[in-house]
Amino acid sequence: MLISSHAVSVDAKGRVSIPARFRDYLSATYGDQVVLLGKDGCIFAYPLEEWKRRFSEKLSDLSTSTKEVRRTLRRLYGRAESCEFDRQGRILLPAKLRASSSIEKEAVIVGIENKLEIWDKGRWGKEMGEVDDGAAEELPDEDLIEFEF
Amino acid sequence: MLISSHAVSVDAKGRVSIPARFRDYLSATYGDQVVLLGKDGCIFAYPLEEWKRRFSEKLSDLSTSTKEVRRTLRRLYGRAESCEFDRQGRILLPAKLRASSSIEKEAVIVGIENKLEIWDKGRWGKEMGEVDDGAAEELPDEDLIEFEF
DNA sequence: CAAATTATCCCCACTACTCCCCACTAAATT
DNA sequence: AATTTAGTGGGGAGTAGTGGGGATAATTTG
Repeated sequence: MLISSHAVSVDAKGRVSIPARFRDYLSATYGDQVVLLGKDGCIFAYPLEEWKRRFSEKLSDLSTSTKEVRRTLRRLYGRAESCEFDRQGRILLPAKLRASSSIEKEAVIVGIENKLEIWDKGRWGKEMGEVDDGAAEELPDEDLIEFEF
Repeated sequence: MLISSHAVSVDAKGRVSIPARFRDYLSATYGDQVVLLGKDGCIFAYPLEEWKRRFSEKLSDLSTSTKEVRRTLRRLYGRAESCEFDRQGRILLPAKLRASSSIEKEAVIVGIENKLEIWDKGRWGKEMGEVDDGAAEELPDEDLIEFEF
């Protein structure tokens, strides 16, 4: 099970080290492949098997005959990226996702049960902190809804 | 069952000895893994299985299709830390949690049914209603009537 | 199509931290 | 009093996180 948050740095090449505890658990439980998806102003990282469980399997049951379902599928898959750990246990965050989540130098990686979230450090502070300043820093990210994230 | 409180010291590396009675009970009943969570100005320490029972199992029933639920989950998991006893029966308290609970040199470990609470000694004294220094860490005599942490 | 540029990923090196081990002291037990 | 157990402290090996050089692959450009 994944739990807790770690501050990490993002190097000039856009890589982040996945904390060893998370990596060990993911490798042992699922393997080295993960699927990245921009959401909630951060990057979700699902183990490939978890992605399949949550999305592929459920969606394949649905008829693809309606426009609505086809649209949902293409929007979901179109925004996702698949990647692997490198030999140093890092993953390269695609520029698109870094931009959409405002990740530059400092990031926070959060383990939540069976997925990771990768946050810009500043945004993470706001997300965790007092709900005070009402002004939202929301992302272009209406959705797509009603799936188990 | 866990009960009573013990004064312990925090060494330069941020470690605290878990009193033998607590440790023996926890190891035998649950294993050596513990989840730490900053709350109420102290650190809660749940046996991993107890954490799962209280949180993972309940929350996994919830749909995570709403932002609100996802935010609740990440705020809970993001604040937690998982750790184990070392060979000397100690746990390392992460700097973040030490800071948020004001734990520096002297701490008090309290056994409460099936979790521990780790307090800064001064704060513990206040919590017990003995508004200051030295002499005592006395028994709790308040009636506490809150449930389901 | 070739050359130049960029992107990806390997390796190595450095630093800091975690955790093992050992040792000392105090307290409890016999 | 002697023996065991508990709590405390620190040295040091191993590992994790960071950054950068450079080889290869992919893409763009002349």
